[in-house]
Amino acid sequence: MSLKHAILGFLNISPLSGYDLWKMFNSTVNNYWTATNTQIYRTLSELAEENMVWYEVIQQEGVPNKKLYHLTQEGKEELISWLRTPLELPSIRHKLLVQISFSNLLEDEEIIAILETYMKNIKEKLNSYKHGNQEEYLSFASSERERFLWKMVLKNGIGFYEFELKWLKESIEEFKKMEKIKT
Amino acid sequence: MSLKHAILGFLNISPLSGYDLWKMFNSTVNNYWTATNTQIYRTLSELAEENMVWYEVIQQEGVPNKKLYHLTQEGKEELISWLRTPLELPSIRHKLLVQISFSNLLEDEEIIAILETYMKNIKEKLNSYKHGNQEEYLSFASSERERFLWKMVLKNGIGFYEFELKWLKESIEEFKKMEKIKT
DNA sequence: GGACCCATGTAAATAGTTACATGATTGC
DNA sequence: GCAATCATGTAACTATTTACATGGGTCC
Repeated sequence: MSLKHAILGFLNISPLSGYDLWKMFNSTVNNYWTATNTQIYRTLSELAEENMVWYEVIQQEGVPNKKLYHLTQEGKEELISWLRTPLELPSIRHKLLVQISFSNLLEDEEIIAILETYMKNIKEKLNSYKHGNQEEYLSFASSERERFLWKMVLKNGIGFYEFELKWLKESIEEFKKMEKIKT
Repeated sequence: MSLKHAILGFLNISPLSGYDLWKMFNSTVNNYWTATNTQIYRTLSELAEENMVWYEVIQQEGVPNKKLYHLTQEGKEELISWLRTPLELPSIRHKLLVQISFSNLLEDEEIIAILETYMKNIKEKLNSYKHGNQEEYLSFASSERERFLWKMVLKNGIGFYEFELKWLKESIEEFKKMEKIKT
């Protein structure tokens, strides 16, 4: 499970509550893994049982109390050993490609509408990426080396969406060209 | 669930057995959704219960009998209505990016080793994509239009891996450059 | 004789989503 | 007065993976 290790990784940088972690997993810049609050709270309980993390309850006024989670030595060792394990290529799950594969059943306009809607979504995502709080996020890096690594991750995110955008643009153009020839 | 719709999509093109579908989902060219045999057989049973598909048992000699699944009218309607629904951007789950984010805990050589191993995997994947049975696959298209759509999907697959490869190359280079400055 | 292909599946575990619940505080 | 933020969680469901089981046929 990568969620476990992602949580251990965040806690290694600083102690956090479940709520903090949830915000992290939902911020644009940490966009390599997503998780719902349900999943995070459950996983934190599991990690606590396995002695990978421990928590202190922070009394707060006005806002609810919170559990601040810390990494244990065991957790840190588990994290490092996972970081060292080489990864297989992940299996791809791309719903849009499934739709396109079988969309010969649809009319031209319908196909174009699907592609354009998707393109709009990607453009928005790219925008929130580029005009988001990248610099702020990078400023939390503890060293030039860490900063470099985080930048590398950001570049992958942006690059991926740019690739998708380019592919969509070209595909739509070609599709429209084909349409014209036909008529 | 997209697996259900992907199966309906395949069955719309031609009747298939669970085993045939399993091979499809694991072939390089149909690389936009993966599924294990377990999942496929269970989903087929569910689809049969929902009257989206029906099957005939084909008696065979030498090899075991098989169930040949066909799409029903209901299944076809469900497929078309799903094809028309616009999709949200999928949530990303990229383990390598998780590792990189936290790999400030590792030594330089370890980081490079992880990146290079991953790069090797991608190169292999790209190779099997490019020298695979693309043309054969495309020849099953029933029309120029369907062929175009399938090509579009293939281009996305290849383009994605090429992007990842480029990103890895640049990252490794830059990382090594940084190493030199430090020493 | 061992590995792999054909063809089906069950059992069990893990991972992830959706909906719901609580309750005070802050801002429009 | 209503929505959003902070903060925690449960229940139920859906999706996915891993391991196991069966049994004949073919290929080296």
